[in-house]
Amino acid sequence: MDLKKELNKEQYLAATHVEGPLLILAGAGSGKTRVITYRIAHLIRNCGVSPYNILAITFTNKAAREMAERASFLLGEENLYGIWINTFHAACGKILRRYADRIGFNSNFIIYDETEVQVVLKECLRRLNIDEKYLDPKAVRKYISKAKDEMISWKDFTKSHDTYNNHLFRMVSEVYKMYQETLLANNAMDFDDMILMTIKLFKENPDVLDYYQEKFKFIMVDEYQDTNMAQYEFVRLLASKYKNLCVVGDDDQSIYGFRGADIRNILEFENEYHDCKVIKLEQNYRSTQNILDAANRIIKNNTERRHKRLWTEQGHGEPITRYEAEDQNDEALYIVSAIQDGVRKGMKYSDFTILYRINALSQTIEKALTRFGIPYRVYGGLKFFDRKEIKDIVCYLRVLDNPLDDVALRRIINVPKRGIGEVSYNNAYDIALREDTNVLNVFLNAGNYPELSRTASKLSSFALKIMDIMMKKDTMAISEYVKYVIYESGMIEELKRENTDEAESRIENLMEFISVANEYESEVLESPDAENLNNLTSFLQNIALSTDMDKQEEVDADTVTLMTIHNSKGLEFPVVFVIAMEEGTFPSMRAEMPEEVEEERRLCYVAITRAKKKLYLTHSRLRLLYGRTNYRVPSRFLRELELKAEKEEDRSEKSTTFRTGAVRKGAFGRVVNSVGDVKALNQQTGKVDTKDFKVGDRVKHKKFGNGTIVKMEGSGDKTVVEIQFDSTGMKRLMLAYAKLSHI
DNA sequence: CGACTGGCCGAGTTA
DNA sequence: CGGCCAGTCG
Repeated sequence: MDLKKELNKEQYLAATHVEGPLLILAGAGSGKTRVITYRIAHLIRNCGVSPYNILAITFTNKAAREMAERASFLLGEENLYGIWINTFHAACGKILRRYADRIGFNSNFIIYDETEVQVVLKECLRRLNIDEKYLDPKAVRKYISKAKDEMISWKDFTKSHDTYNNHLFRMVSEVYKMYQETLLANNAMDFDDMILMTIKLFKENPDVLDYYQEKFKFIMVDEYQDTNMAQYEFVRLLASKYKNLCVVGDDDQSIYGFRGADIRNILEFENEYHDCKVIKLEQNYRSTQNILDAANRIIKNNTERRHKRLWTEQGHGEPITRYEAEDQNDEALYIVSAIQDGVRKGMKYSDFTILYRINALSQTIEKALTRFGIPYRVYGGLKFFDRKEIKDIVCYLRVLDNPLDDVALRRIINVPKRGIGEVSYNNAYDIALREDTNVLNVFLNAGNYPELSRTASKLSSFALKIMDIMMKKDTMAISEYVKYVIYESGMIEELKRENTDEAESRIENLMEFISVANEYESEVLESPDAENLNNLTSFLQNIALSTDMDKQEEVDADTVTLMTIHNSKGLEFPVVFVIAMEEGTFPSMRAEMPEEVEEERRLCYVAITRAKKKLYLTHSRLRLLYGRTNYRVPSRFLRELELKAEKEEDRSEKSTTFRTGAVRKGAFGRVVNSVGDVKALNQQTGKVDTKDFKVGDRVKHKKFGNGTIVKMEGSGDKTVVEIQFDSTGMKRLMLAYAKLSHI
């Protein structure tokens, strides 16, 4: 391992910085992970630091796994034994598991996902007699989430808002309080709590904090720009003693503001740690100069950032292609043709990736890829762990691990169908609250309660069944037990009886879940991390913190990849298509404030910098989305990139495959409909002024300047036009009064 | 109790 | 256009 030879000057300086705070501003593709892993190797091999004293934190399991793999490639796995390379949540989970009792939890606490959080919130609203129509559970969730990101407890929430005079805040704070009490009673936490509870643990137990400060003498945090206040505080507490804190990040790639990431954490790192060293990594090893130029050009439109300029020693490479499609089908066909073209020239399907701002956009592309027999894989759409049958089996395991887990119990109570419903459950739940016991216990003794008499025998036999399966818990390995539960629960039998394709695929998924358990077992056995446990509790926690992105993919799969831009962060691909570069989608219409638009721009920057060799940006004049076809205005980002649209080039030369009548008809079918609608509308009105304008027209307004008509509603004098103005954005105007003129 | 249906509303990114 | 929920009927 020759650091000088294998790293550039800045990378070398960063990797060999040992003591004191260090901020690495790592541009996209600048070898960030390389620096971190070399730094780990340097600490251990050249500085005599024990792996036991190192904590490396990432945001995703995938990043953690990659870092661990690369570090063990440098050092050998045996020399990493005891190191913590984990996500924030996994690291906190491990700490909490050990000291759960100090903060009133049991060590087999469970982590609720968003769906379960919703269930609990609805339950709270019900118990507080608040109508869901009056206070939307989703809105409450937003308030609570935001509060937690900022480390505001329900007590603080009550103090920080005027809950005496503001009815809304009073209600939210009551729900927040009951929500936390319910979580505690169920021995459960949500994602945010894992960080918050760890902070609480540290603050209330100096001995514990001191232990971990001593243990983690060297701390590294990846993707630091994505940290929220709570994560910042967690790191600050741990690092405050030795201050050997190395954070790596790129303010230009901060795209998680919506989940509380605070870009100030990285921008103000130097103020917090004033003796810190700052190193910028600007040399890019991923992309061509053309791609980097585009990235630099777009990001310089942001004001809240540290100056950085990516460069490469590679050549300029291929120019960036902007394609303006007629409609979404045309866009899809363009992409299909480019892929077919590339494959014909010897490229692999896996060289191509299609990125989009919103999941809904994958639909059309998927259809086109399917029609032309191009293999593809979608990341993030319907998630494995979100599938009904997977959630069911997970809930079974949760109840078996922790009989107090009422939320899980509620879910499996009627899986498979056994004639127990909402009413029985709610009755039992109320009894359990009244008698200060748990629901399963009430089930067991259902015969004693008159309000449960109707279903008493079903309830108690279900409870007995659960107890029965629970007895076997510690007698077999995880995967074996998972299999046992799947069959013993009766889920398989029920699905087999259904005898449909869908049931068939559900069974397959359950079998796949057994392999997940298998995989977990072998991972635990091989792990250099000494504190992993081979038990149900830790398996469940592992599952709770898993996403589809983490599932090990067959490496040889030669498929096109589809994913959201958010999911693509940290990855790279030879050829990238960024689709639907249109106002309202990208940037999102929800980004109204300047800082929100800046985040969208950073998202665009992330998308562009994923490409290694070739970048395509596509947009469409018309798009069918959410059931309606609308005229679309090219994204302002395209203007900022100063790219000229590729004209309807002679694609027939490129590919003859898709110039088929059927496809063309499909492409035009929807367009004709939409234009037809506008025409019909114009004919109805009979008014000259309405007829003069139609969707897609370029118009001039006295005050707002030039723009494009995007939508027209109503008729005659009441016609309302929506116009996307070039400089002032979207406006709704009454056509009769707008005094528009054609350009 | 639960399956089915019609209507309504929403439609963004995620560990 | 699709998912979810409430209401109805078996």
